[in-house]
Amino acid sequence: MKPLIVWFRQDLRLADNPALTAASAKGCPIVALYVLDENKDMPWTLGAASKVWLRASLQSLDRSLKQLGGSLTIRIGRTQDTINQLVNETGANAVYWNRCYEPSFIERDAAIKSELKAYGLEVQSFSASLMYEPWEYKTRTGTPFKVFTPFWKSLIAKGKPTDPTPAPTRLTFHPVNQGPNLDNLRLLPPKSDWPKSIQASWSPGESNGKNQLCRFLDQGLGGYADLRDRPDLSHCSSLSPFLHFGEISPRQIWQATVSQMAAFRNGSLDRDGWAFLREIAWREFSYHLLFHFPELPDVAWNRKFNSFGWIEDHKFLSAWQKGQTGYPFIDAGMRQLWHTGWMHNRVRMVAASFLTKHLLQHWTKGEKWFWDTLVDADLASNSASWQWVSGCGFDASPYFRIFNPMLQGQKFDPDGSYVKQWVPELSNLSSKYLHAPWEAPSSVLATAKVTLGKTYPHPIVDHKAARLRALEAYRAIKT
DNA sequence: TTTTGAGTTGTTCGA
DNA sequence: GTCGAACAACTCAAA
Repeated sequence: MKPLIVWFRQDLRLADNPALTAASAKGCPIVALYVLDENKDMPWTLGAASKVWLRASLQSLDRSLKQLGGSLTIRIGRTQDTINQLVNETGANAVYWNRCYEPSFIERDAAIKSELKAYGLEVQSFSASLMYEPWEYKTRTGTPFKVFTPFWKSLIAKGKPTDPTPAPTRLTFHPVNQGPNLDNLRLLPPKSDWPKSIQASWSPGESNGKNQLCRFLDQGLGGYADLRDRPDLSHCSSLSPFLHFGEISPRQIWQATVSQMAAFRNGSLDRDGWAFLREIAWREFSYHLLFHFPELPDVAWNRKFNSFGWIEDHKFLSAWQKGQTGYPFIDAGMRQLWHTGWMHNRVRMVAASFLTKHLLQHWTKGEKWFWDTLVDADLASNSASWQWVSGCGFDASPYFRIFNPMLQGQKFDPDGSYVKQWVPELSNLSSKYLHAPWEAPSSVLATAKVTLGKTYPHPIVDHKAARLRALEAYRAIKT
């Protein structure tokens, strides 16, 4: 029997993996392939933090496959060539994969599909990383959605997503030259300790994703509707990187959450559960937007923003990246990002608003930094969210919605424990002044061993002045 | 086709 | 401290 290639991409799991399930049902020997393609002619190649995550995930997937008697075959190179080569090498007569929705991948995969079919191979692609395909959502007039709430209603109206399928228990593997091992992939930057703190913060892989979901449903979901906004607490699902790499699927999350709500039959948990499912739907919405507006990562949806008064100022950008803006809530977030590859969602919004509005830096600069430093970097969510925050995307977000970093800090990190964790040089400062140290009397600063401009920076911009400047810039492109 | 209601996440000011 | 109004006006989606 000729082998079938199962091409893994952003679906690094065995359960609820339609391509793998279909391959298993066919009963022929498989080659489980992952291709690392760092070709520079593809836009948005993996960021540094994503590579750190990916390395551990590939290792985990390989272990799971070994338990089934096989292993993961990894190849490096231009995707098209690599697959062709493997087809020749193994004599495979079929290739299966689960779909990706990044514009450049759609184009590439379509080309691969037609080329392989022209050679007489059987090629099938499946739906694994969304609850419904982006083209399955339509308004009454047949257009794509541009507003979340109607999109959400349409998702709900479709009823329950398909139940996830279990992992295949039986697979046969076609023997194949395994290619490079993980270390040869160079997924970790040489001579840098930076990945270590990220590695210490996470346990990637399918089984860890499942555990994380269980832990969240058990301990985080209760109170989620209100407490998910608190970076000082642990009510986030922390599933975003698992979702991005497909170590868990939205269908699995949906089903588990609904069962949890049903098991407890309690109105307050229902509210929390639906609030969580809405967040899952936001991811789906971002994919819907990216599919229908493929320029989303690069071009402002609202073309008026082409003439917006962005400022070129590397010092601003660099201070923001390093968490040295002098605004503790922002700095805490940016340092959490650097150290863990992840930032709490509320803080992401405030930090992104600060970069684009207080510092008037182009939204794509923040987008690129997040792309490189987030372990959950996802083209759809990242692009859509930066456009949303900076006001040039979808949603009629009023331009005067400018987050006040002190107020946000007081509201969502009331005793300052989040700031203290990530900005330790302020850890002796009383919570009263923690979100605005420059307002503390000098005696208080002295007691806390804080010297502004020395141990911690002065605010890089004055909030009130920066806010007015941003409002002025937004007003200027209104007409 | 036209009309109508609504749109993730906020802040400031003044009473 | 709390509360409501103002911040503007536009586009989307459905009736």
